[in-house]
Amino acid sequence: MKLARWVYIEDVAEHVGEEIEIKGWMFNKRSSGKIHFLQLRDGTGFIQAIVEKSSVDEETFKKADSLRIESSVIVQGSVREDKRSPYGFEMDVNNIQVVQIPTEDYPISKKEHGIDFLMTNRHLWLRSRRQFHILKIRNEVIRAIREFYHSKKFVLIDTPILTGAIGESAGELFSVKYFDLGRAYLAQTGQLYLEAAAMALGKVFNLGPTFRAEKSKTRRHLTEFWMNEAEMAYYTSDDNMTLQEELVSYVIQKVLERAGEHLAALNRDTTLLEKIEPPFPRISYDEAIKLLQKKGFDIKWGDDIGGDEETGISEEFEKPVMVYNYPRKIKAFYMQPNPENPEVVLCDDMLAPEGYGEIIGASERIYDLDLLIERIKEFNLPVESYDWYIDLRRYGSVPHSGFGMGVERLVAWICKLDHIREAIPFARTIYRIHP
RNA sequence: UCCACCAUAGCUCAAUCGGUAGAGCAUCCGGCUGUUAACCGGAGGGUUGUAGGUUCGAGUCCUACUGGUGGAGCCA
Repeated sequence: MKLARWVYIEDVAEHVGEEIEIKGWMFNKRSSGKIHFLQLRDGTGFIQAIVEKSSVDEETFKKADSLRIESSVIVQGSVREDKRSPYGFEMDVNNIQVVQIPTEDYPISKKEHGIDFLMTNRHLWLRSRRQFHILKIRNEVIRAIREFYHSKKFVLIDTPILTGAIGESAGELFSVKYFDLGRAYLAQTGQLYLEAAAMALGKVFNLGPTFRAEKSKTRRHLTEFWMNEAEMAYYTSDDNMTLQEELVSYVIQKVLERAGEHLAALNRDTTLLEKIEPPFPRISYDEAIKLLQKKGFDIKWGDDIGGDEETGISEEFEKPVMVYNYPRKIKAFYMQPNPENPEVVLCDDMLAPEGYGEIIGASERIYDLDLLIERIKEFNLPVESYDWYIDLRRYGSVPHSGFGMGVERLVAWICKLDHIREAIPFARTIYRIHP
């Protein structure tokens, strides 16, 4: 093959009329005897390449004819604008280099598949158009999260994945053998470590995988998911909520700006997303209970707010809503009591609109040494395994707040997915760890 | 852990009251120079998840098991 410049599909608009080369895969082919329409992708986009019998040599036309779905190919040709193409551009092929032609049928067909089959073939399903767009959006979501913190002068603290002590409560943990030290556990939160780091660096955040061995089987749960946590010294619960709404607004705006074409490809109606900017509505737990009772839910003060109730609250608002100050009995041990009513703690859950439920869990943390120890005992947790965490309250303890945001839940909402397993490249669910 | 549902061709599904297994896509062969999940004609493709039971007869009814899906609880 003669020399031609390698161009990625996303850049073809800058090379109209030029002789270029695309290196990629053929995901579909339509053929009419004397003309082949090769549907190509290269990881950056999609384009149709035309092979006309009258304008290529016989060997090239034969090669095009022999290509099967998911053949890998390098094609040379000239690019032109064409309104008949859904992508706006087409390539007129004059040369084809076959890299590989599969000898077996490609498992993912053009027709519909069941979720079991698709998850079993996740390594191939990733190549599909819809998954391409979702993963591009996830990429922009994570990029925006990092940008947001850096713009606010937060410091990235990578919290450990292998931990000795248990995390926040007696939740189910994955355990692994750890040399002569017994069992280690996969982190279900980095919060305690971020609290330590916040006393050193003021405002800190992490972004990484988190593990929960809970046998949850719902569209909102994974056993391994990505969480972004932040912890800020001297922040009150109100400061905390303000930061959360700024973060979520920033991410949404950046995704609209940089991944609008991918949202469009998913047929995502973005009119509600475009309205996401601070401030978000905030209602107290007390108000939430009254609202739910008025809407006919069988719920009383002191009950936790479940999935249906979350939807009941969030459908009253167009933006995410923050429900704050829950009864202390249904929340974690480390949450700071409300000085005006000690039966309630200073915390908030952010509920995404459109039925997506909780995306952030947040609270102000207890900073008084004696109160923290009292609460650990009250929750029947082993005081000795919280030794270093308690130590933080011995030396220059200050009020501080933080939160955790579920990346897949955020992506699922932004993309309007039915299930968060599509929001992560390789989902881990209770009955699935392969591929 | 609990509740519900599903399992038939490579894939997605159909099969009336229990009566001898069917379609689309995919594959192979042929046709077609503007197809958009291309289309048209032809062909091959089945131990109906596994084990047992009821029945003259089971894809269909019963039991157990296996795998999966959705939900509850818990959470992000």
